[in-house]
Amino acid sequence: MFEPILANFAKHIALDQAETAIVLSILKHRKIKKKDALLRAGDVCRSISFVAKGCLRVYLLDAQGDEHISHFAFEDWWAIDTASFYSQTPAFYTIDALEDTEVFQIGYQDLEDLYERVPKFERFFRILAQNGYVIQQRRITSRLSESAEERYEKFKKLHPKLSRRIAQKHIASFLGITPEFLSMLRKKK
Amino acid sequence: MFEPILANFAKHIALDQAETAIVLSILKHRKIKKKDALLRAGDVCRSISFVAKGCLRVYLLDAQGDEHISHFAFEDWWAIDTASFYSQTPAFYTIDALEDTEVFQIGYQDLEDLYERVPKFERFFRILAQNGYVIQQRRITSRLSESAEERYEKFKKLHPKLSRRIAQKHIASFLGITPEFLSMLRKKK
DNA sequence: CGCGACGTTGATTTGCCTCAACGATTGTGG
DNA sequence: CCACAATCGTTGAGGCAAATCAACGTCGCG
Repeated sequence: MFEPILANFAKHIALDQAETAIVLSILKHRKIKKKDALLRAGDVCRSISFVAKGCLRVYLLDAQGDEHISHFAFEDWWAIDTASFYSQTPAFYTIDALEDTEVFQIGYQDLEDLYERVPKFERFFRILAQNGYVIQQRRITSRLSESAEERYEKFKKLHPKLSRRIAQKHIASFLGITPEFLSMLRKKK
Repeated sequence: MFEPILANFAKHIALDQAETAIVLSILKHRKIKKKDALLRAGDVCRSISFVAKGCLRVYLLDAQGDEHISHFAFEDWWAIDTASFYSQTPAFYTIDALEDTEVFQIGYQDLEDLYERVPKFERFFRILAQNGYVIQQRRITSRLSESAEERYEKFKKLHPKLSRRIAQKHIASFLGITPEFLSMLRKKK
C-alpha cells in the first residue's frame, strides 16, 4: 500500500527503517470521489497530498466563473495550494478530482514536526519545490514565446497518455485557450 | 559588506558564529557592469547569485531573436537558471545586468558541501524554492485570467518603484506584451 | 431511455501584434 | 560640453490569432 509514496521519497533521499516508520505514522490515507473537492478556494490548505491513484486538478475560479487550471496531479505527483499551505492562509485555488482518486496526506504541523525529527525531509521537499519551480518557469516562457498550436503539440508529445485521460476542455484550460479553439486546432491536422 | 546576504539568510534560519564563518568562506563577490552577461544560454549555470546591489534580468532568447523575461532580480533577490544549475546542464536562459550590479555567488559544489556541513541550508533553500514556486504560479494564473491592462495595473501597484527603474520595453516583455501595446495602454489613462 | 455535459462547426468580434515613421532621451567620443 | 548616434517611447494603419456566441450532433451516465 505504501510502496508508491516510499518510492517517491527514495528518488531523492534514503530512509532507514526508523525514519520510514516515523513518516508512515503521520500519513493519512484518503479517497476522493470523482468531482469531489479536496480543497475549496477560501479554505486553508491544511495538508499536502501525494496522489497514489487517480487524478486531481488545481485551478483558479475567476470572477467571471471561468476555470483556469494551474496543473494536474496524476499518480506520483503532489497536489497543494502552495501559498495557502506554507503560510496557512485562505487558498486561491480549488483542488478537485477528475477521477476517483486515492491520496496520502501530511498535515501542516505533522510536516513541521517531521522536519525536526527527520531533517532529510527538508532536502526532499527542497528538491520537490525546485522541480516544481522549473516546471512553472518553463510554462511561463512557453506561453510567452509559443503559439497555442505549438503549445498543444508540445503538450501531446510530453504527455501522450494524458490526452486520452483528460477531457479536451481541461486540456484547453491548461493551455490557456478556449475549448472551441482547441477543437479547431485538432481539425486542422 | 556581508550584511545584506546575512540578513537574507536570517529571514528563514538562525546561524551561529561557526556556521556563519563557513558560509562566508565560500561566498564569491563579483561585480557585473551594466549590459554584461552573468550567464549565457548554452553555458552551464555554475553558481547561484544573490544580488547585493543593482539589478539583473533572467530571460529567454527565442528563435526569432525576441527576448522573453522570466523575472528581474533586484537587491535582496536571487538569480539563477534553476534547471541548469540543479542538473548542471546547458542553460535555456540568459542573465544580464540592467544596471551596474554586485552579487555574492555560491558555486554548485560549494553549495552541495554546504548542505552537508550546515544542514540548515537545506531548509533555507527549501523555503526559497517554495516562495519562488508561489510567485511563478501566480504569474501563470494572472496571465490566464487577466487582460494585459489588468496585469499592468497590478504590476504597477505591486512594484511602484520598479516602474521608474526599468525600461518600459522590459516591463512589456515581462508582462508578455509588445512595447507598442504597453505604450497604448499608458496613453489610455 | 432520456438528459446533461461534451466536442464540433461556423459567423462575427476583439485584444493584441506587426510594421513603419517620428520625436524624445540617453549616452558617448571628440 | 557639445554634437551626433543610438536607443527608447509614441502614434497610427492594417492584420491576425484567438475569443465569443450560438447552434447542433453525440456520447456517457443515471
